[in-house]
Amino acid sequence: MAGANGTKQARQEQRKRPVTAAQARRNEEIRMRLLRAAGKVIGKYGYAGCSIARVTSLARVAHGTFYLHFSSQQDLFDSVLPTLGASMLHIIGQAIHNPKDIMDLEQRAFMTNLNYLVENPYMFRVLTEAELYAPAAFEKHMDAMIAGYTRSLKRSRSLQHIANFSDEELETIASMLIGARTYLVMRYGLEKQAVKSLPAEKIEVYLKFVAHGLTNHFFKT
Amino acid sequence: MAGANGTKQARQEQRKRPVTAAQARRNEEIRMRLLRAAGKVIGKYGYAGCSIARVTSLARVAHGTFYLHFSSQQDLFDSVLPTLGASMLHIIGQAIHNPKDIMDLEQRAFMTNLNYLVENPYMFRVLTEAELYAPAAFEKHMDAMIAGYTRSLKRSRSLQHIANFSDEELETIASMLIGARTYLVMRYGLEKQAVKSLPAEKIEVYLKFVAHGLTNHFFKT
Amino acid sequence: MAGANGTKQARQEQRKRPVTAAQARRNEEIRMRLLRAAGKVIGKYGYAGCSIARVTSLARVAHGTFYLHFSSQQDLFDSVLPTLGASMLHIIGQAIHNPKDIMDLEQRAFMTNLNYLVENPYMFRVLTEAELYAPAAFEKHMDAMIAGYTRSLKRSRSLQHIANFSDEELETIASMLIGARTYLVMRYGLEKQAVKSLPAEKIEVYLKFVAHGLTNHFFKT
Amino acid sequence: MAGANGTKQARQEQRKRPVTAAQARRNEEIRMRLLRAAGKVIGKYGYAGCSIARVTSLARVAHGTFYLHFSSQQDLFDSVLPTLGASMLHIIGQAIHNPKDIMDLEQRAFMTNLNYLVENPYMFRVLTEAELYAPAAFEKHMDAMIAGYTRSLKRSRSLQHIANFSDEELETIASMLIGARTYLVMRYGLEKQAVKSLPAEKIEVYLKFVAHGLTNHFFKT
DNA sequence: AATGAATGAGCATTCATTCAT
DNA sequence: AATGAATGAATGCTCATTCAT
Repeated sequence: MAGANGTKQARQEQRKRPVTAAQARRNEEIRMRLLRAAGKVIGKYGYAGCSIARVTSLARVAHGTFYLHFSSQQDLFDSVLPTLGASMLHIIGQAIHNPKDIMDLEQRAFMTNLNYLVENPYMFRVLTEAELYAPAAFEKHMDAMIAGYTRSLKRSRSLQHIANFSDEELETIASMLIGARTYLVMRYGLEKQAVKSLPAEKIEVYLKFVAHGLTNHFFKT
Repeated sequence: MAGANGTKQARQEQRKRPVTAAQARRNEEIRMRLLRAAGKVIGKYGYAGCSIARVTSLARVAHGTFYLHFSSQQDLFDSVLPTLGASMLHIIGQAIHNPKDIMDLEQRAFMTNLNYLVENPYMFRVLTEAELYAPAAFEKHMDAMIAGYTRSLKRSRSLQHIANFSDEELETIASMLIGARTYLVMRYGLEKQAVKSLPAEKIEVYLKFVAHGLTNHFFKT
Repeated sequence: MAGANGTKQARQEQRKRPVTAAQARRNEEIRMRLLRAAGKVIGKYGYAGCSIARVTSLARVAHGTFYLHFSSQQDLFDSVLPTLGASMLHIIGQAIHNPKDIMDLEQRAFMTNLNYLVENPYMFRVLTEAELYAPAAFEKHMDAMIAGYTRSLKRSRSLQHIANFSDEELETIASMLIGARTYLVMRYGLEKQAVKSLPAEKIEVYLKFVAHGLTNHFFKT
Repeated sequence: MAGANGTKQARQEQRKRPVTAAQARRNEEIRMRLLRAAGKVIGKYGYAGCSIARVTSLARVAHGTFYLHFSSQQDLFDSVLPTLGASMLHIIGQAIHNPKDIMDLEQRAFMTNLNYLVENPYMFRVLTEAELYAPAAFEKHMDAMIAGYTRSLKRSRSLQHIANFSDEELETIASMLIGARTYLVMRYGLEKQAVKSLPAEKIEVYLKFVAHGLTNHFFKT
């Protein structure tokens, strides 16, 4: 750190109250421009290559302007995933209303998620690297994602679509399934760090496995 | 300094073979000290924070010594996972000889893997971040891991322990299961970036799910 | 740091135009301060000893500031001679207008050149080492110098002041004379790498030789 | 400097007296191998790129062995030119015995020098850069060269081949002519830092100019 | 004597952050 | 509020020199 004076806090406080509504709107717009630019830069160069200079250049604002909207690079990193991730969760949430049964739910959730990642190719990297560069945001995002997933599973359970698992067990399963899907994408769906969709047969295997597991005793009936 | 013409390589080119066995041993020892130090540093600060200065300082050698054993930082990054990962794979491979059945295999593999990560707490981060900082090594490691896993699954299939999946499907499932386990560890087994083991009930849920999947039709029989 | 992907250029790319004239002036001033400092450092330590740290320290700017004005050390090296050399050529060009005859021209050109080198004692080294450290700039400078010299010689030839040499021969002679003068300075005019002027009798010998050459057949008339 | 103990001198002394004649011969041979290797390296990379590693590698001795034969890199630099330059001077000296007249002398000296540089392509760079990297050796070499040249000129003068110049004037002229020739080579005879000979017409112009100078009064007779 | 491993000071370059305008 | 110039700590890498074997 360069200057040792404690004026940083003071400055941040100052800008909390824009004087007019127009100013507030402009503030919000620039902040979003910076966040979206950061998303793109992370998608291309990773968090490690997400320098302030690159972000401000892409967002078409001056280098110094950045610090009027974020207190530090870390502050930006901590803000990117919540902002960009919320819309992803929202879209997935919409897509899984009123499923026919559990497998219909699984398929729609997976496909929607996948499509979103294909259409927002930086998102996968923003998400996976966040574990490292914005751990708090990552955990929060995972919490939200798992919570939503768990809710869906509970609903399916109440409709008798799935076997008896306790609430806590369902949460555990949600984590596993998110991990399984992430690794499928990572292994079969990436091209140059960007998601390129996934071969249909991988999705079928996923669904088949999720439905029945590995063991074959049910074949014996 | 710049020098009028390229000055690189002169030293690397001529790296001579050590004359005595003692020297060769010492060479190897320092190389391993550097690799282990790098593992620890990555575990604590990530690849991005794995500066040569940190590694050499931890390994108790001079900064310049590093370049007698690695040609560059990337060379180190590319070497860490193969070196440290090979022993992990070896240990897991040993642990899964002659399983009673598929669930026995799964449990032993998972537990052994988990124990290894607990005992080498930096390994998890070395592995997950490698995707980004040492992609070739990561892919090779994943290939090896998935190949081994797939072999085990095939053996189980031939013993009638698991449902009929094609060879390629088994590979896909191996990827999924590794992902599922990784995310379980990430969510329930980490403390301050280091693996701290995993509650027993998580493992049970994992096994239960792997055995039967989600749907409950088999309960109806 | 290494970063997963190339991180260069981000800053250089976006170097914006200064907004006010005052800023532009300050920019230019610092650039010149750096160039002049570089000239002095090269004069004292040679290009090989012309580290960015030395230059910025002498120019009283921060180390990092250097890269706001030059893209690299080589960029600086390539800029020093053109900047400092242009003024030298300009001054010599001025000094040789309307000479009485060829020997008057020679004398004035030599003396002016010499005085410039005395007053800018680092210039000699900047020039001679450029052949090695900034070859393109050196060649361009030599081209300009030889071209100007050749022009003067042609003018003298058209005024019947000198013997019949072809255009190409005059260019060759220009090269020779620049070499002869450089070596005179190097041998009789240097003190601690800086030009300290030249004893008058050396200049007389130079002129006498240039006028008549070595052979004495003209004494026989 | 690293260690502050004053043992360097002691060590150097020690090796001054090899015990047997065979040892002395071997010492001398390795020293020459190092010097010749240094010449080649300088020819290719310049003094600045002449690292100890490169020299010892080319000379096929261990890195540390270097310091048994030279006290430092500077010591090597100071030794290269005297060693390699002496043979050049010797050969030129041989070539100019009993010239017909001054122009015959000039031509033979120039051609011999040129041929030597073509056949030992590293020599030119060793020589020109020495001014910078081994100033004492450079000055000594120039002294020797100029002295020899001056002696020749005096002999020509005594044979009435050249105009009346004083001894000191002849030395000055020797300097000039060496400079003129060097610049001719530099401009018209280099390819990739190595001397490739010189077009014949350049040599003719040189000789014509050396004979008569620039002015044309002798045409008027 | 000969070897080559070890040392650490030095270098060019990058970039988060601050600050004058 | 907005700008972009300025700062300086940190990084990867090189290499002359020393030293244990």
